[in-house]
Amino acid sequence: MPVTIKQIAELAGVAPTTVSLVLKDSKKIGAETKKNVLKIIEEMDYYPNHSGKLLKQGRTDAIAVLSSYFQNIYKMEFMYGVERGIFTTPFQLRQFYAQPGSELSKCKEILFGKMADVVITLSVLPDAPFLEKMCANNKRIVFVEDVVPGFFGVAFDNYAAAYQAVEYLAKAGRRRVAMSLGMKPYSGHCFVEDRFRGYSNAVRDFGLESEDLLEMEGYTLESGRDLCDRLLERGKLPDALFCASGDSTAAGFLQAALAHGIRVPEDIAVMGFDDSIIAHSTTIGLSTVRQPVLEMGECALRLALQLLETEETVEPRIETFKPQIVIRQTA
Amino acid sequence: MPVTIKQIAELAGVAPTTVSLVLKDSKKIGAETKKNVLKIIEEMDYYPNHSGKLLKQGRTDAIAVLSSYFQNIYKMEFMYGVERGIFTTPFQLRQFYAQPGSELSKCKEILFGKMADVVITLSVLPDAPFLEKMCANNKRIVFVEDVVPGFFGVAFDNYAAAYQAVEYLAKAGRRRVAMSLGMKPYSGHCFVEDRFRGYSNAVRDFGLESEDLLEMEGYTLESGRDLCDRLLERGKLPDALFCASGDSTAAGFLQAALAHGIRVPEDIAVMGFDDSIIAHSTTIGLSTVRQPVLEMGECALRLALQLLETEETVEPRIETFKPQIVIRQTA
DNA sequence: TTGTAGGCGTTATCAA
DNA sequence: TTGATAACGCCTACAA
Repeated sequence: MPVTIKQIAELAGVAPTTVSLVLKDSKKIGAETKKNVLKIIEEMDYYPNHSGKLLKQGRTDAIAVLSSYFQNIYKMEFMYGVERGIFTTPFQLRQFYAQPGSELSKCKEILFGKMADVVITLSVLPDAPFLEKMCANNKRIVFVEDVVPGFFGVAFDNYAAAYQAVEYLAKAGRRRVAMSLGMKPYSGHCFVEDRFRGYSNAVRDFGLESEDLLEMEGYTLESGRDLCDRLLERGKLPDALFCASGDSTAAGFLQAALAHGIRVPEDIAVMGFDDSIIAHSTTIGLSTVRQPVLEMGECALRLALQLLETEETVEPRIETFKPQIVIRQTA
Repeated sequence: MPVTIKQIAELAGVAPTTVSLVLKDSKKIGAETKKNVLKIIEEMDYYPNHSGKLLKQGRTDAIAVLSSYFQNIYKMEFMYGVERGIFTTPFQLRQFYAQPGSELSKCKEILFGKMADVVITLSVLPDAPFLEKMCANNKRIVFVEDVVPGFFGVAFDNYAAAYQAVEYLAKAGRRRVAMSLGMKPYSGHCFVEDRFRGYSNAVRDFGLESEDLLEMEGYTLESGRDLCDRLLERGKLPDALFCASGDSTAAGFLQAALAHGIRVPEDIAVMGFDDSIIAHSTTIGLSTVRQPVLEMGECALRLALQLLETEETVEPRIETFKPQIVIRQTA
């Protein structure tokens, strides 16, 4: 049975109010009383009951991150950004997982059920009734990846990323640029579509051969290896591969290519996507297009805190991050 | 202003108690009433206030993971294990960060302040008063890495891991096995000491040259690259490197070695540690000693849940995971 | 400077 | 099968 503020008060021979004030380091309490109370608190290892406090205050002092996928590299780097920013604040970080399809309901549960004061959502596609509901509740949400005009959001310019990657390959003399996308376009998630559009437009603008070279796979090392097999089966290897599905796919392709005696970048240039820890770990330096995920995490937190501090007075805004081509050895 | 149970009750023309019972899907409520109440709940987007509920129940239905370092690969894989297990339960996952040195106080804050029902600690070194305190409070803690007899814990046999790695290298004909440890031995954390002992004993048992070959560095790719430089400066390269400091160090070394024209494994064999995603991503397959971190996360959660379900009736136990040598291309 | 009283939203107990 | 009431631990007026 944990210690309560009442017990502390009793032991210290004061009223609960006094203890409460001591905890807030209020100036209204005499130095002597304060010292005495603090001693008892220390001795008894008293920590205020969080629920009691929150219930009274109507706030949770927590910020939620909600996604419908488990830990992965992207999320890890994003969370790192959030963590780095939050630990100096009085806020707690809470991660929530929602089954794909139930993100919106989970979001409402968190917000209305007072499990957190704001929710940062990763790749969550809202619908109209949901947005309406949120509008009526101070828009306590920061959309990441799939952003919504009129709400706080953190975005990445996926179109430019894909375009610039292909542009770089084209200017380096590559003519047949294959792409792996990880997911069918028109899934609803803007990042898939934007990368696809960026690729297509660049292919068109730079007069490359293409389209039929498009490959679709997952996001894993394994799918990168498969990609190599599939490319080989076709007979004629493209002279470049843009893994819009991420660095892992690229790393997997590299392994398989090496095993098959394909030379990178001589036979085929390879570009990854994200510049994650994976891109740094390949033995042959992986060229890639950088998405500043950690910074995006920091930014999402910043927006969330701002939203809380200023409540409805501040105009929501979307911060869009720009890609950066990183050239190492594979392209 | 979120909807409360009272408002729902009023709208439905029943008492708050009834609504509460409906939410628990109690059998005491008539089908008609239940349907009616549920309709109102749905319409109003009502979600019970978490704090109110918890305050009343004295439980938090949350499990905490506490560590004094930010996201990294190890923690990511561990958390993945925890997440995979928890999402089918009614429990929430809460991650807490504690400044190095304040882990124990944070732990008490979480437990006594009712921010979670159990704490899973990563590499936290408890002291005697703390353990005493915990004993008086149902030992609601699961120690990971640095375990404590008499408490629940998840451990890894670091001694065997290091010993077996060196043993493998010795049996493969290597005579001068260098090791990078990432941290000075005798830091207090058992994993550092155990790996050091495992290495030393294997070196002795297999009659290898050594000791002066020991290198100490951090845990990053960068430190792996530095390692290569330092080894080269010495003139005479060892014929094997055991990166007890993890796969990242090994991956970094591989990059630098390649750049310097050192052949792996011909000139020098390389063994990593963990078999993390990094070990899978190197272009040349990294031989390593596997630590089943994900499984350890699942296990920690299992123990935590058990501890909660059975309260003080179950005897605490420590689950120790065994290493597994994984041979790819570098050794 | 300190104490008293009421209420935050929920659920458990007990009565109807 | 349902409803009234009290209590969880804390904070905040307000009173002393």
